[in-house]
Amino acid sequence: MRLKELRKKKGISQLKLAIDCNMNQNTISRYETGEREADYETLIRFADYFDVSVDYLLERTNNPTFLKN
Amino acid sequence: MRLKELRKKKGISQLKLAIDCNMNQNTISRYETGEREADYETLIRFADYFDVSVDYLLERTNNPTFLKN
DNA sequence: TCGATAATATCCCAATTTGGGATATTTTTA
DNA sequence: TAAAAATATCCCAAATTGGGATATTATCGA
Repeated sequence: MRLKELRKKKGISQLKLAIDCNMNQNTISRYETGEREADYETLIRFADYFDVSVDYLLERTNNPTFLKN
Repeated sequence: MRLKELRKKKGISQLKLAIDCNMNQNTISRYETGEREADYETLIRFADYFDVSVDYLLERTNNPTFLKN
């Protein structure tokens, strides 16, 4: 997940992101290190929060068929 | 997940999809009914298999910022 | 229409994964 | 360089997972 990159770009801490998205800081940390996967609801919440596509969030933008749908 | 719709359009059974994607038929059934969520690896495997974006798979195409990234 | 077969859904369960509180570690700042 | 902020890790109970087995439903040919 491109979570850390997006968060840094936005210039906020894990704690602020956690509060904004209604979850725990350590949970954010785990998503960023790839230790755990967020469920779909959370995934989409992040995409909305950073105003990016889920494909981008999942580092899938280089997929040749990305723009098909 | 738009799994059932994509599978139907392709004209294949849950069993064939399961075999092609190396998993169990009942697992497919659960994803289709929304009872359970596939992990990211599986999600992306489906997207590749059906040649669609993950956003589309997650029924997120109508999101206004979909094409931002 | 009915019986056979294919397709899909559900039950059960052990194993894995989850998130949160607490805390340790690392980084930043004054 | 001490204090504070930021991030990572430990522990654990609870939730979620996938698979085997099987039940239910749909489809089709005789």
